[in-house]
Amino acid sequence: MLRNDYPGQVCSIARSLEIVGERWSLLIVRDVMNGHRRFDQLQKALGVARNVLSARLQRLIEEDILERRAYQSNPERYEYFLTEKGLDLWPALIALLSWGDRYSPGPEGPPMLIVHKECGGAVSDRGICEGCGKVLHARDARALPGPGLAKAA
Amino acid sequence: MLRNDYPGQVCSIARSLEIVGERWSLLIVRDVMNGHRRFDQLQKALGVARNVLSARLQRLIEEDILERRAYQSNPERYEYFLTEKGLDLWPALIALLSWGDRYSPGPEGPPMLIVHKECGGAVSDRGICEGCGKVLHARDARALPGPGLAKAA
DNA sequence: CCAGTTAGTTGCTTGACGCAACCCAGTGTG
DNA sequence: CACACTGGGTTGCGTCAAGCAACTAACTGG
Repeated sequence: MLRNDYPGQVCSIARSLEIVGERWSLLIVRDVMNGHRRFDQLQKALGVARNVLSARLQRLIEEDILERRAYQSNPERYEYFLTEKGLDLWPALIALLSWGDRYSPGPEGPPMLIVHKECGGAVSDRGICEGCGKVLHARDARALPGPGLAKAA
Repeated sequence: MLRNDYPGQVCSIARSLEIVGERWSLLIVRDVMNGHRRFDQLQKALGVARNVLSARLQRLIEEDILERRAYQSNPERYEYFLTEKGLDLWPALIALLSWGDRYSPGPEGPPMLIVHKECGGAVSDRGICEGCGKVLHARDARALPGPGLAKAA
């Protein structure tokens, strides 16, 4: 995948990509947003190599995008949560998701639907509720399986 | 960077990343959006290896994100332009740029400012004009050098 | 006591990327 | 005319990251 630096680039897009542009990073963030919190859960959901997952989680923690909390001791086991900084990646994920839905739709339609928790309205590519018009944030929205997920049923 | 497939992922985010998640791809799109149109221009601006740039441009053309137009013949020379599909990546770029500005600001502030062409208002992380409130698209906005670019002067 | 779960780490192999050199067609310079 | 330069690549080589499988370690359940 990606090396994580773009030397000579003075640009916030490049800086963002240095952090979350590595292969798997954004998908890990997406899955943690959708409630996957544990190592094996993420590994199975993503199909990523375990060493790579381990490296990415460490990097995301270093970058203050994820944090690790023990949910038991002896042996210590951890869960991964998004920080505010991590949650703020939501608009970028929504933009990529909308773009993918628009230009690479599966035959059955989009695999995931994002809806506003409060009013159930669909969420636009800008992360705005098409029902009530509010500008949403990560915690205001929920992902539901869409029609494109039928074959996995 | 990234291999360009995420096997087993049924998700529009993953599908988008298969296309534009490769190292350099989004930065190429960004630069073409900012008016870099020719091979050498892109190569110098990005500092990417020429063979990699060549491969990325081909891939982006295959994916109908860029198109190549001859601007002279004998010898044939080409310029690269964004298609509608490519221009529609703008919200994703803006989201990443805003996130980068918020969390990895340079000491001098953001290196690039995005403004609404029509009214000069700043553009929010959702690609909305903070001056007039309109939901913007790629062609409605312009990038200006920001305070963080001072040292390059 | 053995199998299973969770959360990794280690080692090996493959393949993508970075770098430098080369190629080719035309253009400009002395 | 010779030579260098420009634009747009391609080729070859070395390195580093990713994929895969095996191993470790601490505990749990039967």
